[in-house]
Amino acid sequence: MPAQSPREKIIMAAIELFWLKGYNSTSVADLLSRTQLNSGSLYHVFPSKQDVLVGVLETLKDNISPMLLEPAWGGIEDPIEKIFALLAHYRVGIVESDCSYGCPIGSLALELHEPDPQVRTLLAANFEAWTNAVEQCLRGAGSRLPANLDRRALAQFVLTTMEGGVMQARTHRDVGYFDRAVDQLRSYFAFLEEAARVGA
Amino acid sequence: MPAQSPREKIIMAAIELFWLKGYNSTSVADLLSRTQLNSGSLYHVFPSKQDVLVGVLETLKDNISPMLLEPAWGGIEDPIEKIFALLAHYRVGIVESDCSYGCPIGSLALELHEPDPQVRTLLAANFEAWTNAVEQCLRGAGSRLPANLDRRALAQFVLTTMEGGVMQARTHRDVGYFDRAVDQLRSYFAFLEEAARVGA
DNA sequence: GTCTATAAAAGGATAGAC
DNA sequence: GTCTATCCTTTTATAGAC
Repeated sequence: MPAQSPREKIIMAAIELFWLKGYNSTSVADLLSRTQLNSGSLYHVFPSKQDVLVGVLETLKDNISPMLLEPAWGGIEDPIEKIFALLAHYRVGIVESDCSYGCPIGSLALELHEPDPQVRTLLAANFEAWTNAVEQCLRGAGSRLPANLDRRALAQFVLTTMEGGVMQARTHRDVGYFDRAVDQLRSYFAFLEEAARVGA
Repeated sequence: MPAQSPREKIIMAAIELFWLKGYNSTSVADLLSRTQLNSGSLYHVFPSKQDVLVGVLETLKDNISPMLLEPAWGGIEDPIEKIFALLAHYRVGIVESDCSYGCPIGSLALELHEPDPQVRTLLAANFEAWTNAVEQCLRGAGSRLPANLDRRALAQFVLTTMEGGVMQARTHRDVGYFDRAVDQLRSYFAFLEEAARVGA
């Protein structure tokens, strides 16, 4: 295993700290103390703190499969169950953090009110990558869902459910709010599958 | 009309600035310049910046009817249409801000990662007040919805949809993401209403 | 209750030696 | 590429006169 470069160390530390504390509440000093680097090393690689954020968002976007999808989907083949397994994966994160932490992208998206275009675009690209993965599952479900269903819109709605459910679970410090959101989505899927059966 | 007290001026300015810029990005100096007050006046009323936040959250919670529900519901009687009118009200805010600003409570809920218990409780109470209003609409819909439907869980799901849709619309700077989320919720409601008809 | 001035600390970023 | 020291700005909050 090769030694981690300063760049990798900083990105990994920033992914965790931005997730735990948010962007504004994570100081450069926090990143330095976590990585045991000096400010010269950080600023040699990243001209500004915002460049660290850009690196984080690029890393998350480019590694959504190994960092999120593969761990969530281990062994699961059914395309619709993969969607709910992804949601269950977020549930584990909620519970393990005592309902304190949610989706790293969603938190950043609402924390940064007037992000630079580059940052905003990367946030959107992360949502896009997530939605694309779910959309592929929905397409994989074939005739189990109505033929005229807008599968891209439904994929976005899965993300909507996840983000809205995480937000309420965090705020109430009660994973039940996330569970009930997922339950409602399950119920909607059941209607859609029933409609596909009857319509076929 | 009586002159606005310093306290009222600060709360109103803070509601707007926290919505526009967020809590951390709004400085006490911002509040002073917006209200034309001096720091002595602010700190005489609010011992700390966080106390301003508490005042804001209490004001929003205690005035949800005049500040949100009544403007959204003007003239609408149908309980289910009231729910979608509430969502349409948020849509106006999204469009008028060029997809920059969303729900003030949701933004604060995700910006503040480790809020004081008092603040977190007030955020949750705001969600609760919102959900209660929607739940009353769902109860008002009576037999148009299935008798065994968990109306509280569905009310929470309406909030889930709103918050998740707002987040994506803001991030993509495209209200279409909000619209498609609402469309999916409409579709779910259509299934529920159909199930109530058939089951009756 | 309100005014001005300022303290005290934190945070992002840079300089220049090595 | 990395080290230490430090500059500069912003920000929360306070002091003490009026």
